[in-house]
Amino acid sequence: MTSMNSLTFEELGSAAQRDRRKRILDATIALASKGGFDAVQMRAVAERADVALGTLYRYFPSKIHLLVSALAREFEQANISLDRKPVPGDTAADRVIYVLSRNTRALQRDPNLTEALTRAFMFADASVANEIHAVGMHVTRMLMRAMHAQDVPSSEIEPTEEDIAVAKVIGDVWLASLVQWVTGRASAADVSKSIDVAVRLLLRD
Amino acid sequence: MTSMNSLTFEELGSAAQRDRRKRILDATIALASKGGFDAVQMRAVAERADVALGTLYRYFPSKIHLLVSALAREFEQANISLDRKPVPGDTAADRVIYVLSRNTRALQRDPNLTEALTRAFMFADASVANEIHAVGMHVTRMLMRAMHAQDVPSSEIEPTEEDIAVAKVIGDVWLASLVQWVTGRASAADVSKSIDVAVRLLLRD
DNA sequence: TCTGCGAGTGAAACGTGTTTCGATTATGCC
DNA sequence: GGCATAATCGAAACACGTTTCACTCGCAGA
Repeated sequence: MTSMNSLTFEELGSAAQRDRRKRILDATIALASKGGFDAVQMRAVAERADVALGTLYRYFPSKIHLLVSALAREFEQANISLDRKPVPGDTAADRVIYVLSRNTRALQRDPNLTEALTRAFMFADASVANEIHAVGMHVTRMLMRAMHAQDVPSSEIEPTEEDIAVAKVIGDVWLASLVQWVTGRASAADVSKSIDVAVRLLLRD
Repeated sequence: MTSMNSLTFEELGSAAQRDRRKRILDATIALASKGGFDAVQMRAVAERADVALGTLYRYFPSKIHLLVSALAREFEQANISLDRKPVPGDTAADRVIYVLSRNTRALQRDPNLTEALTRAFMFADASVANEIHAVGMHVTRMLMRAMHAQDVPSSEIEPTEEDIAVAKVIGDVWLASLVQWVTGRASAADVSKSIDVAVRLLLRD
């Protein structure tokens, strides 16, 4: 529709285009992982992805769109890997904490990447609504999966209003503590603790 | 100490310098109020404050430092105005909600300004730690004041570990919902509701 | 096969945050 | 008052996100 949205994998016609998109996101992740937000320079991404600068901007209309799209892809992959086996834990709270802890540890293993993606997400304005929404969907889906019994196929879950509200708040708390961890205002332990507190308050059975 | 911190009001020697600092922050607020984050352009701030660009950078080492310092001053003023009379409300939760609602309404009255200050706060990295800490102190102090009985002079409040933790979480939730409001992902009503839920969960008597 | 067109290219240009530096002015000290 | 030092000024330069544009290329349809 408008030229203001990132091109998604689905709406890309040819295999060559999908490959370009993949190369761009790969380059983004690689540069972010090496030097954080500042190291993701549009010229560098274009060069590394072997694509002209103008093309990069055709696929992703800004650096923020690019990074938030990269974040969405990361969460998508995390979801896929999570789908492979049931989430361990006896209660919804246990399972949610398991899933969030697992993801938090993964993020903390690559601080530069996490810094880049988190700051982009926080800095995004209304023009990035679609990409942000995609990220939110992945997080919500992940939490839904954890909140429900392990044996329900994820395609059959139909979350209640309440479920979604709770997932939203938990996602907010998770993100807020990640932001603080990224900026050195909170330790890894603080992040775990925030999540623990929030989940137990919101998901008491 | 390092050249990487904003010059605070206190460490400025002469009246002329304090006046320059004030002019700079005034110009920042005015421009932000008119056009949001993007309208706060360093050259424009310098010109409006009648100060050279280099001087502006001597007082505030980056646009983010500048905006977060402006945010700190706003909260400081809110605190002062709040100190003038006791906070109404019978329970801690009521008083906290009163204070936050009052501030939220004030912020929502000037969306551009709020957008500028909020986004700067969220985008800030570790180098802005001092300024961010100042903001946190003001918010914490405001909440402390509300959580304790109305007649205790604020200078005599000595908050417990627990109090501080709770205030921190409430502050996080408040900020997170403001961010979403600023980016159009949540309505004013959503903001009120988030605060309401968080406060009642965390401050049940 | 030819042709027209949209995608991609390469390079330059622009805007704004940030840095730099020599000249000028203010300030504190004798 | 005269001087040393620091603060401020003015203006240019630099860095990186973003835009623009003339050009090329590959391919779908005639």
